Amino acid sequence: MSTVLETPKGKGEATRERILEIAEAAVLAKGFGATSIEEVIAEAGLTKSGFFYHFKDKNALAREMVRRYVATNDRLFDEIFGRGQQLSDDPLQAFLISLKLLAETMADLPNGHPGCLIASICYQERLFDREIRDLTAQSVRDWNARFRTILDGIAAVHPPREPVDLDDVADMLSCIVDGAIIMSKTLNDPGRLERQIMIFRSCIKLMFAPPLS
Amino acid sequence: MSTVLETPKGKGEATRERILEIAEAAVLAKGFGATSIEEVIAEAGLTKSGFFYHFKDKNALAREMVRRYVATNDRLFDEIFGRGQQLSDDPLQAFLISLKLLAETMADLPNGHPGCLIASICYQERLFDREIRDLTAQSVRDWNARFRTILDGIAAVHPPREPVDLDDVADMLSCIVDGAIIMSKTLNDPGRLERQIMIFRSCIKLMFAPPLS
DNA sequence: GAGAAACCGTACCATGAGTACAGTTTTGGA
DNA sequence: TCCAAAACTGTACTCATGGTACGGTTTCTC
Repeated sequence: MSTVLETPKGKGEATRERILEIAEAAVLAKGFGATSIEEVIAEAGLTKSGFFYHFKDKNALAREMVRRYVATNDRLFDEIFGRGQQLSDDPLQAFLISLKLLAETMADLPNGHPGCLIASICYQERLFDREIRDLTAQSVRDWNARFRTILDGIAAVHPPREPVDLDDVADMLSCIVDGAIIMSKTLNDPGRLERQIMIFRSCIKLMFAPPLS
Repeated sequence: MSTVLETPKGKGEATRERILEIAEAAVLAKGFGATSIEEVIAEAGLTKSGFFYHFKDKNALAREMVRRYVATNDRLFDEIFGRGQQLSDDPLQAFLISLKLLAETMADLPNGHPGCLIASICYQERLFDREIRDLTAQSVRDWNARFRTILDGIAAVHPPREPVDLDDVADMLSCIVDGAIIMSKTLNDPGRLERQIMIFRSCIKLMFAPPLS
């Protein structure tokens, strides 16, 4: 936090990070329940004892995975929506720019989006304790609130053409992204995520942009 | 097929159906990997031998679950979008009516939408064989094509205000629904699914309906 | 009443989560 | 340089679950 680079951590921290990264990839491909600790430690190159030195149990692993995922996503959103605000003073234009940036970022992922951890957990809710479910719920609420704030700024300048609930429009972005990730993965067509974000962008234009001519 | 009622099946068929129903609920709550055959047979009231008499292995169970899920969904869509066409000759109005019906149907589910089996499988792809993944992919393609056909009919009468790719708009519905199901479940707020379908409906209106006045 | 369909019972194997605990290496700081 | 804490390794269990094998029993249907 105090330096631009990551604060230097001990060797253990690096191992933890490696475990979390491997585990996340496995969970997104097979689900938490079907991800064995054995395969994670095999890929990470350490023993079962080593794993349990870092994580009390599988649930502790899940908790840290979610924290990591949420933090990474928060940083990405900070960057993308901050950049949009830098590039235009008009809140609508800024948002449209950010959405384009988001679409490009998703399109640039080498093998397509690996998946949304929150969605993965949602479809295995019974496997997790209350703390983890609260964590996922709160992160979704935070993201929705972030988008809602942006929309408030837009609506103040550009009154919507049709009466729409801004909370619902804010929710819509997360829904589109999560749904498009699923469609991309199911159809094995990574491009669909980018296109869905762009079509959402068109909807925003239709809602707030003044009609041409 | 030949009669209005389900063709009468043997007793075994009823058991199969019961197993599939219980298994589907369990899979949507905990994921396929974490759903044990033991708990399914316990709830169904039969033994492990009985289970394996009906299904070769867990993958065969998954295959039949998907078939069942897709068939049920197809029937629902047939009904809802057929009903819309009955109620208006204008393709746009018919679609808007159908979307309203869809939203109401989702709102009427007693404990909220139980979850999308295709999404659940998508987040555990490695657990399933090619046949199952092909099945889920094909069903998504079919649904998208269905919506695309409807949109073609609309665009022929009501040219879109803004250039939009109709394939993307068609995809959008599935994405919204899948994403909204996840949000509903994660936030434990079933109402969000209905509202997202209605906001999608607003977007359709904005795209195709002529501006008022 | 015979044969097929729809099961039950039992025994068994392999895998993976998780526990326990003692021992070993590595690392950073006084 | 040495010492203590951190970061592991190794072994040896328990328990639950998926899955196999196979023979026996009930129940339905023609």
